[in-house]
Amino acid sequence: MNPDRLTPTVRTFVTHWGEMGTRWGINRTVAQIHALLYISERPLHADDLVDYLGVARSNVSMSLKELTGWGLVTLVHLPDDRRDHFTTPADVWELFRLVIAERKRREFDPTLSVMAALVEGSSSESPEVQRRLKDMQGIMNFMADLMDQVRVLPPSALKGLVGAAGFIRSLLPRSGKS
Amino acid sequence: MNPDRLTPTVRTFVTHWGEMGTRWGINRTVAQIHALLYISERPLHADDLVDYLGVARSNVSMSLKELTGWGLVTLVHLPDDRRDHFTTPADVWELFRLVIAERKRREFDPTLSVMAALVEGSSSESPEVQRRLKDMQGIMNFMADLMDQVRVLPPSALKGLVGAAGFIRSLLPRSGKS
DNA sequence: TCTATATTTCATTATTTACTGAAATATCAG
DNA sequence: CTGATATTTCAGTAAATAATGAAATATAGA
Repeated sequence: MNPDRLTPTVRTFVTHWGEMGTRWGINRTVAQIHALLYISERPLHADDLVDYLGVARSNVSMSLKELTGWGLVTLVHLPDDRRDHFTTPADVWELFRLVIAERKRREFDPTLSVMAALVEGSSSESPEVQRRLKDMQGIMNFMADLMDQVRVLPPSALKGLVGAAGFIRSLLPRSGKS
Repeated sequence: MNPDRLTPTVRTFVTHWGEMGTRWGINRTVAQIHALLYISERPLHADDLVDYLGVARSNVSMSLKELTGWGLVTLVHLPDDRRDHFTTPADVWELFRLVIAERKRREFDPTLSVMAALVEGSSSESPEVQRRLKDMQGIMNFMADLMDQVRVLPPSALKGLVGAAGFIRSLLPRSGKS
């Protein structure tokens, strides 16, 4: 990363985001580019990113493609500039929604079909093994449903969740003192 | 993997779990071992796992250590057998709780302190950049709170969430028609 | 204690994933 | 159409991660 063109705060933010990304199975450069686009007040073009991050132009190109595939980054054009510029929503809840929707699609949907097929074809397994497969299927369905609900809620609704300490309890069907 | 000693159903389950693990940044062998322990009705020892999965003994040793570190796997001893045996909870909600708690500790807690420091030291940034940093901090705090709430709820309470379609909406402070 | 069995550690090797640089392709202005 | 600029593709290379195997350590019973 070219340290001269970023303030220490932004540099730390971008670097840390890259580290977090790798822990979540997201490529460091991809995560750093997203962090930069998020913190930048104007759209950036590929060479900006090359300059800030010190990675190859081709790497930036592929990473932007990846982010676009996630629906997180959009290509925009600025007046009097041929180059492609890129932005990401400045609303963190919109980003949250997009990430959840895409992870659901990529990571849970495939598992859902595998688990359904396994449960379907497990009649010759012991009752206990059948139960465990069904339980695992159940929790996967639960997660997928949850993610779908996040996906369709407008960001404004999601924002309402913040600060509602202990709100999970309030969701339980019957969570009174009884 | 030694295919002869596992039923097709179990083999598919374990294989798929390994694939999913890699997408989540979890080592394939680690994920497969956990899947096997989950589906097995009795504790297994390291050589069982070597045999089922066809990986090196040392790999199994390290993977079990990793799983133990997550609190997902416990060492047990069986009568008249010197070897260490290993189990994992058969309750998927307990597993869920453990995974959430550990991911929070490893992935969110560090981010929380970084974000706090960034927001703290961002006074020379533009108001908009300061807002974005705060928003990002806010969503990270939200996630961390959520995970903490999951951590302290008993599995029985978590189970109550299943099937409550649209339950997220019910959690919103004011989600009526108004 | 000694021996056999069980387990862990860690340097080396293999595999996977990320990145680069050069060439190919695309696009705009004149 | 032509030349200049912008972008993408992809084969090769580098870096990171995972797995092995041999040696070291631990442990239980004789």
